[in-house]
Amino acid sequence: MNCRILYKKELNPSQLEAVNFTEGPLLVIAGAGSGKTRTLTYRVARLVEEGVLPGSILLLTFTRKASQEMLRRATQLLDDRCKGVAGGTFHSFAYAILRKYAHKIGFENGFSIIDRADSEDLISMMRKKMTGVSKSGSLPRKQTLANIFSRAVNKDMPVEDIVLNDYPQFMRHLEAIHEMSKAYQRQKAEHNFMDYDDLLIYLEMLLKKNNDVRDNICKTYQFLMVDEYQDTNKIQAEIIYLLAGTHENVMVVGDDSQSIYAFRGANFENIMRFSEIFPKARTIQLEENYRSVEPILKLTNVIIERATRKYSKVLFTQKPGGALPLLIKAKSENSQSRFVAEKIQKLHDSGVPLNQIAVLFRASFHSFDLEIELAREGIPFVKVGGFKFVESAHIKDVLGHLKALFNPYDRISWYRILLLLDNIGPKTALNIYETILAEKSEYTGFVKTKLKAGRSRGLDKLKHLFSDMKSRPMTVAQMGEAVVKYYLPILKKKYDDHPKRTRDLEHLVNIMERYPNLEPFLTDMALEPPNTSLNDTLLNGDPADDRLILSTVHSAKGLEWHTVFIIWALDGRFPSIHALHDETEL
DNA sequence: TCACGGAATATTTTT
DNA sequence: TATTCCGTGA
Repeated sequence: MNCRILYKKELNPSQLEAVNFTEGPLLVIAGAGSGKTRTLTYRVARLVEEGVLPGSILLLTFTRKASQEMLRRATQLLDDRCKGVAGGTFHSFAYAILRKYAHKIGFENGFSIIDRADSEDLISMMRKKMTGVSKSGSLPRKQTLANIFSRAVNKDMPVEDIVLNDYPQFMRHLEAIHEMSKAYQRQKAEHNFMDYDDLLIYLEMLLKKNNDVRDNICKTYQFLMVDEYQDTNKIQAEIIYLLAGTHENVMVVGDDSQSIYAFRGANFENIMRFSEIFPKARTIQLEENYRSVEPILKLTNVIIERATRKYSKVLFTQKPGGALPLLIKAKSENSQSRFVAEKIQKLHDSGVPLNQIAVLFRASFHSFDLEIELAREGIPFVKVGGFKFVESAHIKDVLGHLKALFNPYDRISWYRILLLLDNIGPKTALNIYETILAEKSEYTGFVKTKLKAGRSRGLDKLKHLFSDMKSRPMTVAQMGEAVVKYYLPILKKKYDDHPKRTRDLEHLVNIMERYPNLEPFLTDMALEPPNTSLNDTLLNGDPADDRLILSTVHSAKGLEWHTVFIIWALDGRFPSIHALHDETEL
């Protein structure tokens, strides 16, 4: 075949082997920095170049960014045909399929996705109903409850076991927790809500129960590729197995040494057992590292060598020299912060851009003291891994209005936006919602609700907003503007830092310009929210934005910098106190 | 029933 | 840092 791309020249032998292996099951063990993305990209290009229909290639990743980036590079490599490749996250793929077929598994009226915050709010409502139970100490917080429920799903274990193993301090509430879990499931079913986990659960169910659907999908997607396979959970592995169907053209790429999401159900057994599930599988290892200098690789090899279960691999590099990693002992948290700040200042003075330096830590709050120190020294930084734009309260508030507008029976959103009003607390909010639900006349049910005299000023304004938005056709952005205009006084009262938050809201309205109507906008906000900060900054490579990177180690995976600091390298911090007592955790 | 303020709490993160 | 929770007083 006459290839436009010079695969032999641009890939090393192992990469080339993976790229050329286009039929049948393939497991690629890709060590850190070994050109995993490159391999996947070239393989996509290769398949397309061979004449495979782009639409029959399905590339599943964990973040939407990863898949976009790969398809973008493949397109650059070959041509626009690569744009036709089906790619996305497990969740967005599940959504696409379920939108088409959910009616086959009991969602006759469609469904809407609730994000983590929504699901926590819903759980919180269940929690409030349980207050009678809490005589012996308080129940877990809503966030903890959401964690427990989600973990149970992702690990495919009963809620009881999760509490027993991971949250023994809540054992005395076991019954209440179990009850709340069931209530939460019921609420979701009643409202046709799916949370993130449900997307996967129901996709699996659909594929299992409907052979015709499954056959159809398998016929459509003849070539599967899965990135970061070590971070898949049981459900995802099952989905892959079902999708691989009879053709078994499935390539999974991952690194057992980089499995860091066990806490949310990722099961590195998936990658260890791939060859059992697909006996014909070929295994290829990528061991040449293009990222790090030798002393660093030597250190990591020693660490990896000690793992009891692993694919044996030895990373090597052709980059000679390089300094040894340094271990610095600090007397106190603040002396650590001062040392790091000072070093960074020196590095910067010697010409290293700030955005080529990173400080990594195990948990977000570990950097609090350093942040203060950096601010004092006037070193600009971005922090990655904290809260995201779309999760912040003010954004959720605005979205809540739009959601209630889109779905008048959305209990979570009504509750949220009603609580924003003066003189309306949980009780009144629920009463109003019940009225709306009972009326069954969409938002007119809301307009009819009444409160005691003198208490309804806020409510009247909200009614006015809704009538206004319903009375005339509006673009998504116009609706956004209307809501923001209504919401600004509330924002100012609620937050001291409202100028910053107001800017966020403007940003949100800008995003809305891109959408023709509410539904895709709301779905995207749940499924593919805009990621601010780090990755954007790096990809755009905006040189004006020269800021130090602070990041959790988790958010740093796959990235690289000129110099990296790891703070709090101390038993109890890193590794975390929660891991110290448990060999597997460690 | 609601608002308010102070205390407690928090792994890690994606969807 | 940023929420969430809980007790108190109105």
